Amino acid sequence: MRMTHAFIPTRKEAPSDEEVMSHIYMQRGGYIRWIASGVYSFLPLGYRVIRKIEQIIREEMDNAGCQEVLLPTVLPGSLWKESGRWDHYGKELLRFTDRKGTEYCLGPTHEEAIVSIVRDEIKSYRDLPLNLYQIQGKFRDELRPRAGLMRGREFLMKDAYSFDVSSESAKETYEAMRNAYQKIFKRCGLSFSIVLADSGAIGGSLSHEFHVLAQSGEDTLVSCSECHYAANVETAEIDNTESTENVTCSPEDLRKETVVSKPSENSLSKHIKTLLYHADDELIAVLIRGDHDVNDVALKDILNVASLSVAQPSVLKKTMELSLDDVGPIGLEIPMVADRALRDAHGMIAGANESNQQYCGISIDRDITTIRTWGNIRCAAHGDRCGHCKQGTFSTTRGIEVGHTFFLGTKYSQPMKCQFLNEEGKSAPVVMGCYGIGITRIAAAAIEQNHDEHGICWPLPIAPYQVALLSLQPNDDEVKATADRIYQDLEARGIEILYDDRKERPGVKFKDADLIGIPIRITVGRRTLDNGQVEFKHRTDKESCLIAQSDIITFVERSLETLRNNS
RNA sequence: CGGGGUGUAGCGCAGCCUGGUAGCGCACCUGGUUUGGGACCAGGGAGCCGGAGGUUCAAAUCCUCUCACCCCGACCA
Repeated sequence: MRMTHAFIPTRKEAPSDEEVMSHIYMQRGGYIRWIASGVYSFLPLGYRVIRKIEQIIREEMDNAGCQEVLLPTVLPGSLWKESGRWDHYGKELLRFTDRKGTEYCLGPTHEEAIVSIVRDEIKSYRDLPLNLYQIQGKFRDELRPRAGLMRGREFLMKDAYSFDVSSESAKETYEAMRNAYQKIFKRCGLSFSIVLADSGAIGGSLSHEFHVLAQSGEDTLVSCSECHYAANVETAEIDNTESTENVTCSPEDLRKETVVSKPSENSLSKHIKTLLYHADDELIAVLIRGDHDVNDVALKDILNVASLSVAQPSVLKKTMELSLDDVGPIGLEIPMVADRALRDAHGMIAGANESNQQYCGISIDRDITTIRTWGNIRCAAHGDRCGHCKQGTFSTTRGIEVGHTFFLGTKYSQPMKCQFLNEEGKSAPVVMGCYGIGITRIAAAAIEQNHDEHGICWPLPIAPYQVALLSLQPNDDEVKATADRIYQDLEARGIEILYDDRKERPGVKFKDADLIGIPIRITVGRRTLDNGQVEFKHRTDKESCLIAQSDIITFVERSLETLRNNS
């Protein structure tokens, strides 16, 4: 593609309030344009990246025995009422009515839609297994879309749904899909990690997340130093059966003090955080060590409640005339749940339920006698003992969730009556799995993982073009002729090439090439052409090297080969 | 939904406090000089100052209401 014919509107500047690098570079590089909150258009460059990712996914899905379908974006409310999710999915489900008053929604996921088709067509165990996938736009009306494509409201997703006769064969399917997913992310050139996960709103009993590793990721993952156990902090099992750290310090007298300063990072572990939650309309207090975070999933399980939400500060002020900072467990007359890490702790500090006062020297057993429940209700953290092997310790990394697999069992097939006749002629619900990949999020995550201060550094397999060719003096006949010839020769070999033949100054072309981030750059300029040479540079190299112009085609082909083999 | 912030030319921003001709940089058009890391000179086009109401002789600027977006948190996967 010649830049003079291409629609690649690059920008020098990015809005000052946007901070995520993938978002900034995709906008500046002419990949995407914002159109509404959490909704983006893909320009030619961006759409090329999307299609590269889609192609890899299609090949691996087809290899794994899946067949591609395309379901509608607009789904009838009746279908969602049947599964029960019309009432339970929440406000992320964008609902509307047509002119006749019939209810519809924009599909945030497609279990209902696929089941409604499959249940009518599957009659016998001979029709199974079946595995269908689609690549389609999804809409989730997020409260706060953010970070560009990382958490948009509309996004492209590959979703697959598998149907098996038994749990055993469904597990095999699940494993095959997990394998296919590994191949996909590997082929995209991404550094990723697979972790055990919570199955959340989709449901089911077994679930894995696939994370692109990047510091800017929203999720925290732990991995064990000894046993290869890896999980999202929300799911990770912590071994604190024989926690001794709290017993080592000796009891002190309980005393009340005026708060002089906010606790420092280091002293957080001596504080007791008291958090107030609404649990099925009952107000409860959750006690947790200052350096720990509450794991809502675990808390919900232990309390055995349907709904759980943090109490708003405004509610607190009205009912108890306290600010959040002053709340503490001593003298608090509501039910309390405490995290195991606080067991037997001495010398702790907590709010005194009075403005600017705190208790020091708290011994949990002696001073707080009203705890209703103890449990593991915190997220795993760096340094925790692994609950899986009970030997190693956890270290944490940040990740961006780009894929999620769920073993669903009969969660949808049962209520939606998706059944088949087995070999004994008896009716049985199919056993399902579902598998998602955020395609647009992969594009963003790839940039989060691969960029520098000048722009994007695409992994070869998903780069919009493989080679950028810069003609520095397009008005110079020899330069132009040489660049034109290289362009034609590379295109003839099926190499995707973006040819900057614009009448711009060299600096502009270098800056744009770095920003756009194509893996290989060839520069044709007067300066080196006198020696019959052109320049070659990988996007991630610091310096370019000189290649005889007669050798450049084979040199590029060999370099592409090397890049392919390394990924 | 709580906290903070922003809406002024295609993009990035100043002006608002203290009301009185709507400005700067980039981009764009014309002409000229340049030509290896976002050139320079001269000229030019481009704006219901987010919207509605109010105060005033006069509002981008002050007041009220409203809409939208961004960031942090909560929520969500």
